[in-house]
Amino acid sequence: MFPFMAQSSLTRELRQNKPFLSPRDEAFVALLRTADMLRWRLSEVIEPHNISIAQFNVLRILRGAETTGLPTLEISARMVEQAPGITRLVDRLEAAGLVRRERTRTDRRQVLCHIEPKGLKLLSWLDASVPQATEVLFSGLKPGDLDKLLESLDSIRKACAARCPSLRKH
Amino acid sequence: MFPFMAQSSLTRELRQNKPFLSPRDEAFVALLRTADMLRWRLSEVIEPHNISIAQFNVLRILRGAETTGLPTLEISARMVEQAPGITRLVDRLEAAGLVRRERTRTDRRQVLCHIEPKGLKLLSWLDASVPQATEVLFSGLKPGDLDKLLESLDSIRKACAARCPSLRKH
DNA sequence: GGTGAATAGTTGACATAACAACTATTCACC
DNA sequence: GGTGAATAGTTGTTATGTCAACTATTCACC
Repeated sequence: MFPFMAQSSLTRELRQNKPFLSPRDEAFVALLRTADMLRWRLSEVIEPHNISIAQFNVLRILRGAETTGLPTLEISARMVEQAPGITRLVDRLEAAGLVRRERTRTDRRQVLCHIEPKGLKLLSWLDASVPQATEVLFSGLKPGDLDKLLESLDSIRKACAARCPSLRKH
Repeated sequence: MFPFMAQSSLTRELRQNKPFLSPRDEAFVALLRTADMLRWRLSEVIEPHNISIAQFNVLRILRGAETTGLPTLEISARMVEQAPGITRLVDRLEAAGLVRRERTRTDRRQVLCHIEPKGLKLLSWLDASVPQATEVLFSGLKPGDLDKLLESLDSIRKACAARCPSLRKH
């Protein structure tokens, strides 16, 4: 459309010789790539502690329900990123002594998962270092930019959910 | 800070009982989650054709260099999302007849990868359906919103690259 | 209160990802 | 022109993810 337009920084980053078909196409790719970089940065901080990002997410979810515990599939529903293999993910956390499981008395199909003291201790280590590593990445954005970003992402997720009946059972 | 503030839609989505620590923290999570949903939507369109998102990305990259071909690690550097196992990823594409490989004469360490007619044909199927499925997800954003979004994501990636020496060899 | 459908989670088989060690080739430079 | 470091990619091993089939329990309702 504007072949004389300056090459976008994303085009340069991915060494593309052709511009994107549309701003929407570019936004799609930019989002995937930015998230991938954030994930990379996050894993640099947490993987030295021998847990994956997904496991970190499970621990945080369980800490949020420390007193009551949560059934396995409820954890799954609360994950930031989908993790279909939730059983084995929790298996590994249990094997590492970070989590404990027990069948409920009221509904004997359910398995309540609880975070263990060892898990809480690990999280307390990460409570300081994770925000320090991640929040600084947003320091180029003014408060208004952040609001606008959150709003745009919200709108995208809404459109996505409307079109992906299979996305969550919720 | 504002405990009386309306619960954010992300907090609701993830069924969190506590608000985010900061808008930056929320933006971090929102980005990961939005990208995950986009990936989900994309895979609904391309996986029925028996290729993964990463393989789709490789095919697109190779189409962009159809006449010359590309060395394996150059593909790796151009991927939207990191894929350390590039060799075996291309192995599978080759086994499926979508890609061809040959050692270069000038530098016999390199392996040039070329897209095959079968790969081009597959992409031409997806050329219509992928944008149709993905671009509509951005229809809630006005042109100005898109520009702002791209700009914010750019700033985040820049900060990320500056702090992740290990991210790319580039 | 008995039967079929739905829910909660596990398991097995298989595919893919991740990490480290390895080969082959080229480059830098003395 | 020979030697050590760097580059390009592969391979082996081990961990993790994926999909479908399976068990146990509960719910809906006649």
